[in-house]
Amino acid sequence: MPRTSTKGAAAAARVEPAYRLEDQVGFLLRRAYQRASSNLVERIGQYDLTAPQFATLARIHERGTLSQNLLGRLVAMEPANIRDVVLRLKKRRLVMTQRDPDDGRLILVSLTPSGTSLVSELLPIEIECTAKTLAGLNANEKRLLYELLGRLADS
Amino acid sequence: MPRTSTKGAAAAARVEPAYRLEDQVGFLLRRAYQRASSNLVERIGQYDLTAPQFATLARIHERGTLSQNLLGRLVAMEPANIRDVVLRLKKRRLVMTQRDPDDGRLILVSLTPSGTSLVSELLPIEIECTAKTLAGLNANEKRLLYELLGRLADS
DNA sequence: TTTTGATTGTTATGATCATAACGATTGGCA
DNA sequence: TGCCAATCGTTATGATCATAACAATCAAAA
Repeated sequence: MPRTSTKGAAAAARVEPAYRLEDQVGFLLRRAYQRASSNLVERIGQYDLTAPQFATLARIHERGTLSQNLLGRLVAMEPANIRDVVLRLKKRRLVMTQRDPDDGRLILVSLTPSGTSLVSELLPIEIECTAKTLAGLNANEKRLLYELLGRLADS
Repeated sequence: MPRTSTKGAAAAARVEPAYRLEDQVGFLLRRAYQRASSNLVERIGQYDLTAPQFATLARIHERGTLSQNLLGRLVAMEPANIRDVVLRLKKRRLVMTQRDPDDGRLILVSLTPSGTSLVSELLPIEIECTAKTLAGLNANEKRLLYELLGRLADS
């Protein structure tokens, strides 16, 4: 039986800090993300869109044409990763790219008409998915969770 | 300028629910997990161990010999995924496997001596990593975060 | 003007993930 | 005993991830 603190017990005993996988925040975050992600795929999976793909589309929809690199930063993906996502979306004609005439390094990414219409259709659905994922929490708990997660992510 | 509620304004205007990627809990969870994971790799990366690999080792350390399938469930991995992780750990002689003599379907997984010693060495380090990830939160906030994440993951 | 450093994107490698289809084994049940 | 559903593990496919090394482009400084 593990003890984390004792008084007057064997003084020389080295107290191992209790380790439980369930207490590691990374493990909890991975499982919670699994849940959120599967909720989303459950609803928009028929469109063959993954959560990162949808996040990418939503960001372009919000910002308009922008460089692939900036897009990656805005959806928290490394350059190598956002490149692959853009390629897949491009193959499906949801997104199109062009070189920036003013800066030969940049690849400008924008939504195609069908990409725009798909995003518009799915935005409300993702809002519902988020609601479903948070269904067990009241308004105050949701607000707290957002604040705490935000602090973790931005730290 | 988006408005979520108006009074006496154009009554027929359909009010688009405001969508912001930052408000989608899946996006927040992904970013928070990125942070937690990179904190861990920062500390135990020299051992060439990833977060899921370490979770797997820790679970075997806690439970002792167990079947690959059960191990997967206990670390939230699909059978196909835990298989790959076990193969990699096996290749590095941190883990060993044997067929269950009583049930020919099962593959029993256990730690090797060097696996055991590595886990023992790294357990306190992961506890430190979790503390670092949560550094910006006070005790009450930590407790709340755990409870809310747990409810999300188990829902 | 030339050089130097920073930024952008690509390539390569390897690990995580989910899903579906499949064979082998087991255990219960007719 | 013989069948049958459930369980376990594997294979295959495709998408996410991080990291490192690299070329091209740009910008600022010498």
